[in-house]
Amino acid sequence: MARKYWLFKSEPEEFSISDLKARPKQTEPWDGVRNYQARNFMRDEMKVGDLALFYHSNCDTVGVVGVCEITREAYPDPTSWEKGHKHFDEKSSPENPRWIMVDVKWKETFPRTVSLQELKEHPKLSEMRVAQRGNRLSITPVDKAEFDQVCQLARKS
DNA sequence: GCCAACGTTGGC
DNA sequence: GCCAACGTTGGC
Repeated sequence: MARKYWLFKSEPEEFSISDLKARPKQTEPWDGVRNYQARNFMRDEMKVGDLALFYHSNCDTVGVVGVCEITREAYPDPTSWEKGHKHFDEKSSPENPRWIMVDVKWKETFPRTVSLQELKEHPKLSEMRVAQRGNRLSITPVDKAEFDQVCQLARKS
């Protein structure tokens, strides 16, 4: 089965690609996803070895900043039943977890950010979900061609 | 800080 | 099952 490609959004003030790189083993559980579409992508389609663009939202320079890899497939997100946690959901429990997460490992931080504006203006990238008006999904599938194109743009000086 | 777009909730 | 109200996301 061919590897799949994704885009993961994160607010850098919450969790940035530098934070991921600084983690033990440069790996972190991607917790806090509370959207069914995003959850289902993780649960049904994400496999170890898949690659993802790391996207910074809600910040000065919005755009793709690097690449990470899925290193563990979907398993329950314990923050969902942790009372008082920012992402607590009373309908989730250890016996019946409603929300899940995957582990991601840092792969690369680009020498520059490929900005959202650049994605929107690029003929091969403007169809990406993240470039669509009003898009709010924090995890979206990306075509291999799009993934490769973003990496190429980011690495050229 | 504004506000458009979206997802969820809940009354009916 | 509809849909208005509400809360959140996220670019600007």
